[in-house]
Amino acid sequence: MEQIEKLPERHRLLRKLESITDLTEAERQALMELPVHLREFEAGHDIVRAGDRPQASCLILSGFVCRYMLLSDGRRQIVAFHPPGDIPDLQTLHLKTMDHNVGTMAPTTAAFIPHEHLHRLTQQHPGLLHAFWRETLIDAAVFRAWLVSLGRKTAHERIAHLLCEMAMRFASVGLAEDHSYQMPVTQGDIADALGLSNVHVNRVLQDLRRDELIHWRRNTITVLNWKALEDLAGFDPGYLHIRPPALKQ
Amino acid sequence: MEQIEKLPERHRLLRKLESITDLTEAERQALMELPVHLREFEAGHDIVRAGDRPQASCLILSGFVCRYMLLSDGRRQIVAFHPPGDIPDLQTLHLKTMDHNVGTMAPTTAAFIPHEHLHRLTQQHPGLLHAFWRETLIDAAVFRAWLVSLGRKTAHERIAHLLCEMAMRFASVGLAEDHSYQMPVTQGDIADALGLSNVHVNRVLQDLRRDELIHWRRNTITVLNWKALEDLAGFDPGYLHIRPPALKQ
DNA sequence: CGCAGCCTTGAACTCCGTCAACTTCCGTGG
DNA sequence: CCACGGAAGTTGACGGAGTTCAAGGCTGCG
Repeated sequence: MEQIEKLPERHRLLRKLESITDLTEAERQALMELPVHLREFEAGHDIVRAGDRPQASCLILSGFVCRYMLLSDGRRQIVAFHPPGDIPDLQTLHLKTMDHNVGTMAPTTAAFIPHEHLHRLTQQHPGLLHAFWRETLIDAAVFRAWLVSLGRKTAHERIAHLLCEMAMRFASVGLAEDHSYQMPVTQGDIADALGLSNVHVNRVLQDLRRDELIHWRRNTITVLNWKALEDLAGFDPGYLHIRPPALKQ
Repeated sequence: MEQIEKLPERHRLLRKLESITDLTEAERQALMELPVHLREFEAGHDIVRAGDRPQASCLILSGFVCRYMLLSDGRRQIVAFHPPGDIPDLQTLHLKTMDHNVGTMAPTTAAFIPHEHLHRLTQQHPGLLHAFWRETLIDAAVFRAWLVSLGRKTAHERIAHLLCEMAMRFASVGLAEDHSYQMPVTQGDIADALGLSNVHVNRVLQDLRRDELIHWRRNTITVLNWKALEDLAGFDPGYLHIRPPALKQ
């Protein structure tokens, strides 16, 4: 099921970019005129694989994806989660060969934007070039925050930090209400993201629920006590470089 | 001790950029004409601190620096090492506020390049803009590789991986010979980079020396058995995106 | 209503951390 | 040239956060 058309649900991409940068009206217009290939994927499908040399980058319109790497013996490390509005393989604009995989964690709609169009767009609108560059830099800032988690934080702190981060990122694109958001991941996925075992993730989550820091039912996560969770995590949202107006709505 | 002049030792920056991208003669020329502020630092000095909003980025000419973050209780996580030729805070071009520190691990000479000059340079030479963007993307690829290490690798694998990575990166700028390079770090620094304790790093290094995988004397690291170290680490240099010619010399 | 994937629980184990002492190394100054 | 001091490397004993293994329970979907 593939079609070529203009960006639908454009508000999500605009919202994402406007949460991290300023856009002019001309830039908004140009983004909306982008021709894209729309594709739908089931949960558990690899959109891009390590070793691929994609000619297009994929904008997530709905659903949820992760980026992950596999070791030869099957160990898996998830290195990033991406809510709608993100472009998880934007880097392929300048790093031609993928060194990791992008996989869906839920039914997902993606808009593939050919690199040639992105290059033309950024030539005509230097502001957008800086916005995209900035997005890849924030990506890297998130990696650094995860490194601190995996390297120097306890299991409780790591999980609390991930839940805080995802709350902020969902909120910045308008997908969270009352500290509640939909994140379709299993406890095993959390374990592979945070360098833990699924058994231990389970036990820590029970602690967090018992202490009434969070509520987790199906895919819906609700932060019940933001202050306590933030303190536990040592969470400081500065690294996300989200502009304040994006969070007030 | 501060002076304004053109880039000295320019071959190191050029070498770095040419190890990851193609440059035209005009671009080489423009890089050599860049006006910079030269500064020297002792070991253990912070060049940039979290919260700073620098107006210039620093190119490392000689010495060795790391990027690190501190938790409120003193725990430290080193998130990157940078040999000469690197620009550790290149990201401040588009992320104005630093979310981590850049500190020297040895006496270091840095060339500060004002952002306004970098912006002018990249306007006149789009090839250089792509080269710099590409450098920040490779930076992020290294973060991902570290995430896999910290999340899913044993202490032996982590240390082996770091030694392989640094060997490649020193070699790519001409600072390694016969799998031997100078890296001025303590075992405690390695521990803070890999999420281990200094005691455990010490024991693992003893294993690696006993098995004759490496030799480490003062600051000089020599890889004695590259194949074995690479296998132990699960090291695949693809993520560094170094162009093959850069490694043959 | 049955199955498959996920969650949950318990018990045993281990890798790695912590603590504390000791040694080696090297730069400095007498 | 040697004595000194501090930082880094080394060692052993002990403890704990988190893993592994294995079994059982839940739940949502076909």
